[in-house]
Amino acid sequence: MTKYQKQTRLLAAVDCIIFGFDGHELNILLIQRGFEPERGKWSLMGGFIQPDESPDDAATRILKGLTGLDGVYLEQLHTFGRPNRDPIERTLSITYFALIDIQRYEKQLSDEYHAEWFPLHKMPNLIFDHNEMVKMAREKLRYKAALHPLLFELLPEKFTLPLLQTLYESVYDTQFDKRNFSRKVLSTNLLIKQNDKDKDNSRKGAYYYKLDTKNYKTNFQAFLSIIPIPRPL
Amino acid sequence: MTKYQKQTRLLAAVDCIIFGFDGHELNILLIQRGFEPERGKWSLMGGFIQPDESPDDAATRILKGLTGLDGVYLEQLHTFGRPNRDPIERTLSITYFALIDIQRYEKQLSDEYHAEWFPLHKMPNLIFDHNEMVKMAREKLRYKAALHPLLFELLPEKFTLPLLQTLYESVYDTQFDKRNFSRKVLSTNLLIKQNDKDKDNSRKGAYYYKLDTKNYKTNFQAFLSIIPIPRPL
DNA sequence: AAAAATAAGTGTTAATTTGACACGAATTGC
DNA sequence: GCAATTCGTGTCAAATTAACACTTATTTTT
Repeated sequence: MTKYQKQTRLLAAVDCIIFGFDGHELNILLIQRGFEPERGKWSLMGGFIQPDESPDDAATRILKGLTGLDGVYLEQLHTFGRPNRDPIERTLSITYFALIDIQRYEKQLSDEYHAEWFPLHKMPNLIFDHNEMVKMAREKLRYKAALHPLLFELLPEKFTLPLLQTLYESVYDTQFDKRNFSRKVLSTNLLIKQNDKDKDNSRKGAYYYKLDTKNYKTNFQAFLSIIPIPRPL
Repeated sequence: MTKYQKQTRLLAAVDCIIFGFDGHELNILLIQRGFEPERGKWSLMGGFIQPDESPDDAATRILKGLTGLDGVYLEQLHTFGRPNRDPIERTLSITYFALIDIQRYEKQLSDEYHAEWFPLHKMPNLIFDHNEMVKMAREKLRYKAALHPLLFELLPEKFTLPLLQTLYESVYDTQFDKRNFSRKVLSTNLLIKQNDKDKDNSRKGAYYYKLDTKNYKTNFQAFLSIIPIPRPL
């Protein structure tokens, strides 16, 4: 029943750009390759797509295998397919980027894979075209986070405004005025103030907030700019 | 030298969602399949990736084959890879969306492929998961065009403001106030007013404008929203 | 030749949003 | 109880946005 006889078949892999926030800056989770080619060099976590899997399934499986986490924010980024991007054999790479709460991931799984978190500006060189993938992922993260309340995926359930601001400042490598920042963030009605404070990071303590998950899902697509609200397709 | 012995290899295709603007509404270019499966049904234009081609190369080739056009706006959209999306054999589809000036495409090439332009709201049902692809492409077009001066790719070199407004109204299925629209569009400094008018579409005639291609490339990435201008990565 | 019809082009105002800016409050360590 | 630290908040001026209506140029009709 194979009718497309003459066409070439290719290997297809998934590679994940995994971001985490350590409370100070944005980090990326990399693994040290345990096999040739490029053994010992740093690379993104990836794997081949299995016969019964969609690309999304494969990305979910790979992410779970490395971090132990389910229900992580995961989004297809781009497919890389230069004929010689893998010197062994032509391989398509469908890349995904993931945002995880760094406190939830399971370190022992990462150890199995020789994985390590790197602050983005101290990241080592990666194999193949993985540097390009990371660059694209960072650009997309900046792009989307400017328009959608995405960065909450990097934070624990309860977080403070100063922490949120530090996260934004890290992603955009910029400083914000905290008065304007909190006004803007709170005006979205996405945050619910808690009664308790985080006293670990300052003498005075900063109030915790939680995401209003209902509003979160509704407002995620909130659109900005030129266009009056369009009717759905 | 094939080291990834145990992995499955897959067919990999490119499918193109091709948009054009006929002066009234947004159109999509579809082809009628000349082979089984699904012979006679409507589908996106696509083709298999060849051994020496990147996915971008394949998309460019396929687009040129159907329309005769080079230098078209073409952007990778998403990769679809459900195991059974093609009933004959598992095939990955890397989709691209293209914006073309409908007046420049070469009709005879389209005729070879039994291609036809359809206004989006009169589009027939498509094979496989192509409906889903079109839906995603429309969403992305709306998304990007709200933030970037993208829709000019659909217009001829010289165009009038009323035509531009009709295009936006068609993409967003909404009406705009023409005073606010022209103020906003002109404030970008992307348009250069010409001295001649289009007299075909009204008694009074509307001035032609051209894109300021220098500013166009510079301002394309112009960012909106929450974030003060970040430093480049 | 005057009048009617059509679509283009333009300006004002009020409301909202933004960015710049500084100080008092709470707590801890000395 | 004093000093040091960081949290939390308010004002004002400037810029941006949305709402709104009339005049101009031209062609067609009478």
